[in-house]
Amino acid sequence: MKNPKVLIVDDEKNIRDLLEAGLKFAGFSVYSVGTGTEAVAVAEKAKPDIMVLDVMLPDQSGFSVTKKLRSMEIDLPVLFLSARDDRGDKVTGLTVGGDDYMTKPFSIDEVIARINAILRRTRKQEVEESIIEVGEIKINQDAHEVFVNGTEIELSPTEYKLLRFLMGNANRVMSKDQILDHVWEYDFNGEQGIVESYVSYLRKKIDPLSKNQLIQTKRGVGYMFRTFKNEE
Amino acid sequence: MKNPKVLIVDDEKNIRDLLEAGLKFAGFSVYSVGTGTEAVAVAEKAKPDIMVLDVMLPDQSGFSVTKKLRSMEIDLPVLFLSARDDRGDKVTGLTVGGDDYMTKPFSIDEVIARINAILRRTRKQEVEESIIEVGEIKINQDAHEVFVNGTEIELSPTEYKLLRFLMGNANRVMSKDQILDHVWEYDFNGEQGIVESYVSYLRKKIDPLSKNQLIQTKRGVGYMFRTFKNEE
DNA sequence: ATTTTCTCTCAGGAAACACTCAGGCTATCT
DNA sequence: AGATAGCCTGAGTGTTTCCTGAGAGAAAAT
Repeated sequence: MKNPKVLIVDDEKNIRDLLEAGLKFAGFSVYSVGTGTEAVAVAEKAKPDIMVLDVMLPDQSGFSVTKKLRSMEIDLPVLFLSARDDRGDKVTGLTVGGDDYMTKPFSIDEVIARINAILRRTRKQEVEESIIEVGEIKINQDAHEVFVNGTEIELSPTEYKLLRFLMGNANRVMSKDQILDHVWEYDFNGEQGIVESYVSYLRKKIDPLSKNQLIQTKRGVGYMFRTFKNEE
Repeated sequence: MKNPKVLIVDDEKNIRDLLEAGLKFAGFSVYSVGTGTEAVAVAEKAKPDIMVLDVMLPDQSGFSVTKKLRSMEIDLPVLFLSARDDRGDKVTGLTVGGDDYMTKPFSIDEVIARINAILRRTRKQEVEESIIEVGEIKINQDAHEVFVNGTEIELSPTEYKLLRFLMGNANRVMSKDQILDHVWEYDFNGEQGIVESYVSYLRKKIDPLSKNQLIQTKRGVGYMFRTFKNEE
């Protein structure tokens, strides 16, 4: 599958735009609608590979959207989105297939990671490997495990997401703003200093096990995960 | 048998959709209808390997459906579904041969397990092994027995289902939402805390007999049944 | 009918985590 | 060299997450 097609369904335009930009940049073909009715129509016509679906829509619930699609023999996996509060009641039973579920606010890269995980499970096509290996570091995304030269290290969720982002953009400098936008939840309005803190945490766990300074500072620009020659 | 064909017969669309999604993901080819008349028609045409049949249908009882099929020389095993109240009398009389029955509400994974058990009994083809062995733990699904390094442990039904689910997804982190959706009944309306409780129960029974911490917590993500190298 | 098991909720405590801040350090420029 | 801006990191705070024991109510077993 070269460019998986994603259908985004959310009534908040901000979120739609956010997802659309992020997913397009990640190489997906994106369709974006604001109501359940439109979602059904587009799903039928465009045959997306996956749908990102807000469970609370103005015209109908996300659950009824999936029901309609299934009755039309349109079978596509779903990543459900919901506000943090309204879990529980309506939401149960949603992730029975290959589906997944996450709460707002989220971080873009986490959405991308989940989409890839779902596509990996439901299609046999090579979408993206569960294992990311860049230089001395190997990440198993299914198990959420990180190895530096074969030794496992324990990372907190935020440390994990930051490392995954930097590795996914290896040998390319990422500004702190870019990092904030991708790794932190979209409603985060703290300072850039937190990136410095987390880079520091990461280095403290990684550096003792690595031969090189893997996360490099580009003063005034940002950070870069670097690979070195004569490796592997 | 590569993809066993399942015919779902239930008038409640929610339940049909739920089953359809779960069974498709589990690798079955699914046909789904809402009435007994349709059931007979599809069973004749599609030749399913097994039928999941609600005993209370709008047009005719599940009993008359099976009778008709039998008179047509169509012989397929049945997993009956019934509401909690009308158990006993009617239903037990129905289960002949390799049939089985279970009450609503059920958990998806339990339905899948029962279907596999029936297919195992009625066909000689390899459907899915009765014995699941992952690392230090072995489950005999037919006998409902669980062994940790050869020593049997006694688990309650819920503990058993939880362990089976985690082992079936070994080395993959499962979120509490996913666990709730698969292990608990579909109408369960409680909180995630119950997963924590049951993981605690399981550990208390497993850990004393195992060398490793088999059920691992991935804080902020979920739980994972882990296998270790240099095993088996 | 009584006992036992099981399911689920709740709440306290412990640990991990997210984030902020400030003082000190380092690279860069003049 | 000195000044400046940018970066690093330890300390501290408030929050979240997880674990587990206790107990109520329901179901099952005796």
